[in-house]
Amino acid sequence: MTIPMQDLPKQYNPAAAQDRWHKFWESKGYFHSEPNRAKKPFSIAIPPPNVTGALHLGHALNNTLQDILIRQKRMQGFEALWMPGTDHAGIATQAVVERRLLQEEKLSRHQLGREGLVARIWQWKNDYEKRILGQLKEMGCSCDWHRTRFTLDAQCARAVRHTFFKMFQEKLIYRGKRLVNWDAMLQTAVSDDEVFHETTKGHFWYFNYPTIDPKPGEPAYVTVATTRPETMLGDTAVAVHPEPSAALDKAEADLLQRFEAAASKDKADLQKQIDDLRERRRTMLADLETLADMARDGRKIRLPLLNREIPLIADVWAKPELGTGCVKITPAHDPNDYEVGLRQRLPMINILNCDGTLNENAGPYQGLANPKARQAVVADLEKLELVAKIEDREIEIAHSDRSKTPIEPLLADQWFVKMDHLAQTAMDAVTDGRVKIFPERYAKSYLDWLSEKRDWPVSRQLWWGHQIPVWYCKTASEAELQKAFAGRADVVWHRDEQNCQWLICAQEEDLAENAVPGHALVRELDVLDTWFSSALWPHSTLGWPEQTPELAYYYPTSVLITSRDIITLWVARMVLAGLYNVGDIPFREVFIHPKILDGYGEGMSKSKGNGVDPIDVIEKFGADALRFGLAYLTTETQDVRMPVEFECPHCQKLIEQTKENRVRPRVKCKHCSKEFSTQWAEKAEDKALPRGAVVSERFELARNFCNKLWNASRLVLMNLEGYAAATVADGELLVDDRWILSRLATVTQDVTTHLAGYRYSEAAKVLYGFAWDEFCSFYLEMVKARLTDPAARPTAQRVLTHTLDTLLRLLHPMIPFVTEEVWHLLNEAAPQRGIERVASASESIMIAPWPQSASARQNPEIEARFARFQEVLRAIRDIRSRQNVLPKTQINFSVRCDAATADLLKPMEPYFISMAGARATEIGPQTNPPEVSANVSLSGMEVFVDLADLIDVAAEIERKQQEIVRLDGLIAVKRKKLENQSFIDRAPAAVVEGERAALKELEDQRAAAVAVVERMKNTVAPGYPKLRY
RNA sequence: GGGCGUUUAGCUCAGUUGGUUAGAGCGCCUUCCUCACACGGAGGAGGUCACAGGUUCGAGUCCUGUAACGCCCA
Repeated sequence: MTIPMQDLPKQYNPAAAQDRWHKFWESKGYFHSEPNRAKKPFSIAIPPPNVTGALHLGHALNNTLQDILIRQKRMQGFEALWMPGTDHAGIATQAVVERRLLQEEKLSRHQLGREGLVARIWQWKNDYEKRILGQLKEMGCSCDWHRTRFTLDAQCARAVRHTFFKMFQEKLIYRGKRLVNWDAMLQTAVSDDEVFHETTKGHFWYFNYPTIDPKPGEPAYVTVATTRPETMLGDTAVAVHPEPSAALDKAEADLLQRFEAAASKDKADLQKQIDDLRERRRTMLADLETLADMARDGRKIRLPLLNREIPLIADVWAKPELGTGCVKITPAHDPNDYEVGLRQRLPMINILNCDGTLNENAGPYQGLANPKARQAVVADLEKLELVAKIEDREIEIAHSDRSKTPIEPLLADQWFVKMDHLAQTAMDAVTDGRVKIFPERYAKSYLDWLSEKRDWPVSRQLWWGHQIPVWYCKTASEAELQKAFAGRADVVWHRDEQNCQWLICAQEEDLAENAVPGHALVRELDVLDTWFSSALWPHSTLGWPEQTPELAYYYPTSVLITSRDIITLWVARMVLAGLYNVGDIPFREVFIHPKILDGYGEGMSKSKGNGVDPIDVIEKFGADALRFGLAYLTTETQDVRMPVEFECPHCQKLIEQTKENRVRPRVKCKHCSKEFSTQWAEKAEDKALPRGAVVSERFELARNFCNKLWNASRLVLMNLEGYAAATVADGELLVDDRWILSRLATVTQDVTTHLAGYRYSEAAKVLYGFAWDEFCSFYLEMVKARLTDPAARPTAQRVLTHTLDTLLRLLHPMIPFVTEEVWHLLNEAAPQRGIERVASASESIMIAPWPQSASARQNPEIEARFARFQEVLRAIRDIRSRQNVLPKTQINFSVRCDAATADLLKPMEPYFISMAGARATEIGPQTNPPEVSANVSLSGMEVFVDLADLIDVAAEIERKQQEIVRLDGLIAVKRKKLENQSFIDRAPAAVVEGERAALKELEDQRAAAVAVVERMKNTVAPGYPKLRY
């Protein structure tokens, strides 16, 4: 049958196809996968997006790349499972919800209570999970949605409990005091990774601490400097360097060395530093030596305000080249001081409450919070005249990434996972090649990070997460515990000697408060770090700890596709957790893809407001364009810079997105002055405005490509009347058929190997070039004429449908919707296809087999000959264009070439007429140029276009003259190269030969050009000024 | 401070193991709304490959240094 043309719009309509085919695929159950012994498994566990917010283009890229692989592998006959899900993202999600609660309802989490807050977060989670999964579906992601998991659901929770229990039992999990980054607003410790630094204006305060009973010649005060005065309340020592003179020597030597190596512009600055250091030695060294002696003597200092006696100690942390050379030591509130405290066995005094206010250890300052505490301390010290001086200074302040408030370092009880052995197993998996990381260089950051083997702090003082399954009991005896839990393998306990209590861990179920008769059990309130459950993702989603058929079949998963910023936090931990729990790696390969950056080169993030919603792109360009565009941009080395613009919903004009306007809920169009809302609109009045989509012209290439494919398909579909499937014998194939089939075989091979090596961009480019420049620009143009010839039509139709069929299948993983749309149309017009073997097409392209490269069809000779044809065609078109010949005017041309080339070109004569409006008058060695002609010299060929009535002689002569000049330049370079004896001697013979041939070619072209000018000058325009050449 | 990466046309990017006259898309110029496609066709202009050295017969490609930018870790 023929598809009525009016049914096929000239422009592809992505929205309709997306809606239709996603439903179709789901209803057919194509996304679902079950263990199937008859097939090989291919599985991917999705990097679960955080339920914090909606997905941006970075996620779109990540998931597009996964879907491309999954769809391809499915077509290749694998039992392909893509496991979807989302991450509870503990601290991030709780922070978002808490902030929202405070802004909109003026409620703190404490007012709401633990259960209330958690319920609110579940609501949030449900909303955003729905939105996220909806976004993935709109993108066409072929996840097995029935298996969707959430890191906090019952199945994942069970995996967490089992892992924790096993680690606790084996004493890989322990409880200890550590200095943590305390977020006083969220009242939780945050990891180093969740801290960012910001430079702000602050001060450097110099305080005098009185020496106790100074002897003659000894200073009455020790001066220390700090940027955080209130911490002095927790000081437990003042340190001075044990050998100040030697330390100064070393500092000076280092500076001198740098001075020698420095560029001249930096020398002045370094010289100043050296001078300062020498001055310092002159004025301060004696005092520092005295203080070092006093420290060795065990002398003490009186801490002002609290009147506490603290020791003067000798420690290398005190740098004589910096500040006063003495440093106050606050072990409980500074990471470096903490190290000193451990080294010198100093008491560690915590002066902070969880909410950031000072506690009872701060004496009269108890209850104050910063900045009041700071002001009070400074004011009181000033009253005592102990403030030596105050300097202005830029200081780096650590902030919590979540609450954006300053971090207070704080000594707290935390749970840790011992990393030494676990980290080693994860390192081994990569070094011995069981897990391969692409691109390879990322293996280094993985190994570097793991090799530090720092214990992993896993407790978080949050309410949203997996609550740690540990109960404390202070009063029971071990015998009582044994009795209470007799016969239970799912409960273990360890003694916490430091705090005189039992730590009881339960694997399956929560323990009741009265589980030990006569004693109260108190549950640990902390939850686990989000990454603890994420680390289990590849096996917890498959049912572990149960030995499910899924786990046996799909584990280890085939590949993990993720972004480089979580190689350490997530990838490394998944490897060690998989090895620990399952005894096998979680995935065989890891592909690290680029990041999407905005126009300023910054990564996209919710907090910066520069994230682009993939739905915006889908609405404007279509899901296929989004996917193809992203794949096209995914190269190995580079991040993707994506400048974006707002599209005004009123006037459709584009407005540049700036750092300024990208975070606003509403933006005023500078063209029409009307306002529109953005993705940040939350208030009703903002949301009521029409939404201004964020778009990027970088998707136009892909949108245009989809449209091109659509129209090429229309051409095919409109010419299938009378189509009858049948095999095509080699003898029936014309040169254009053999050429396109040869190219198709090569392209099939290339796309397959590129995708196997995660070279998405290469695969996309190969397909783009083939579909556009070869299939559309040449094959379709050539086949048009044959379709009108009843004798040639059947073969043309068969090769055409076969080629389109194969091209669609190759493109399907990248652009699933348009290919499925065309596939169905093609199935109506040509349900059976194939040239070697005729077969019925599958009901969906999703389940059609991936094309096999027909390597026997690859024909370099045909491709080379075809290239000659393309050259001549281009030459004729070039002449037409530069002579401004109207499209409807037919011209005559001739070609002078050897007999072999003539044999090739002669069969193409009809194509010159249809594709260049040019009729061949003569092709061969004996061709004489027409009296008046334009010409193009090609290697071994000369093309003449007879333009007796049309030619602009002056322009042609001018053009040829320029060409001679250009050729002269190239010839000179070549000659020089070939005159170089060492080139002749040392370069490979083939290269030298190539250069000689190239020179000959250039000389021939020059001679031809000279002849043309000569002829035109003499025969056509004798009066034209004498030319120099 | 350490590590990794980037710097090629006005913009965004390719450029495999060093070897003819360095490519693509967008934008720009000329031209054509020809019956698949103006989200299109045909043609064109535009680059001393960040800078300075070095290795080599030959360097965008390899080595050293410098600068700028980005990311990760301290």
